[in-house]
Amino acid sequence: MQTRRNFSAKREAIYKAIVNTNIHPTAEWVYDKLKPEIPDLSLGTVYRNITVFKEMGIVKSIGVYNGQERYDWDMSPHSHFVCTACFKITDIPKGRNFVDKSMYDFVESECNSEVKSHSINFFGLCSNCRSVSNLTTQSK
Amino acid sequence: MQTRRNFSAKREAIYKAIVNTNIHPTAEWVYDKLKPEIPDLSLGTVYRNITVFKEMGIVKSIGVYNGQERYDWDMSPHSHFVCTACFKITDIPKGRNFVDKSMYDFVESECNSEVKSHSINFFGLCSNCRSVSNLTTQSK
DNA sequence: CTCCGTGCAAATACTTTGCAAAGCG
DNA sequence: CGCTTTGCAAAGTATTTGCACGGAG
Repeated sequence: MQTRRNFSAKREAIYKAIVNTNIHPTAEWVYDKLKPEIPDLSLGTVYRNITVFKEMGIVKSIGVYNGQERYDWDMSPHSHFVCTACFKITDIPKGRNFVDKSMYDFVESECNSEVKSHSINFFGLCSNCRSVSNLTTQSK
Repeated sequence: MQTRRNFSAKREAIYKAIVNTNIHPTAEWVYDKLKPEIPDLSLGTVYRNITVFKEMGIVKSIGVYNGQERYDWDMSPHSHFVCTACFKITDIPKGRNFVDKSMYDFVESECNSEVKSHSINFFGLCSNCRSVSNLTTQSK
């Protein structure tokens, strides 16, 4: 079976741009990345296609940081580290599973709700920003 | 020692509005809540004071949902349940601690970073929205 | 007199949307 | 054709900011 072409050229380019990075990009980053090679791309199209990807379940939002929504192509459950200075977002290697089904059950019974997913984020300074803040500290 | 008055009347009213609810309000909610009793309150003042509270460390942001930032007066570590339909946010009673110091150490070594905090969120349908979706399902 | 807090309106920043045209099967 | 995708610009929404005024010490 050959590769079926589901996507328009632009839709495909936008999806590939997202999949080929691990920076958890913003819409604007995708636009800036593709604009040189696709001069007639518009930012609205990027937003519209990301919405399509979310509806298809192949891209998800991992939250809004510093005023911009960040997206992730990796739909498997994993945690993120968010630098509160430069807003770089890093995947945390999967290790132990903190949150298992029993926790979903607990939340469901406590909140009388239906839990579908969860997120775990760690916040702090990335290696780069930590260096900068060290320099600042030292120069005092 | 008598109660020292640090806050202006409006600042105090804004802080009290936040502290006296568990809905994790938006700035707009605080504004709408106080406007009837403080007719000359402006939304900018609410935003400016919330910024002050965050800097003081007595209020924190728990993220942006449905386009609006949500705030929490409870600075102790706890998780939240977020309804993805109505965006009601519920505190999850503290139970086991999933994330302990060893996890911070793990993230710090893996990401070469300095971890200062973390957040755990659960997403799904609250009891109310679940009822609505059940009705919808049944009526089909 | 000075500083802090504030209303008001303008400015910003991000995202969404209406519409007509272009693309594609 | 008929449905989808798109550029463009305008609109929408949330938040921040400049400025001048006003109140407290």
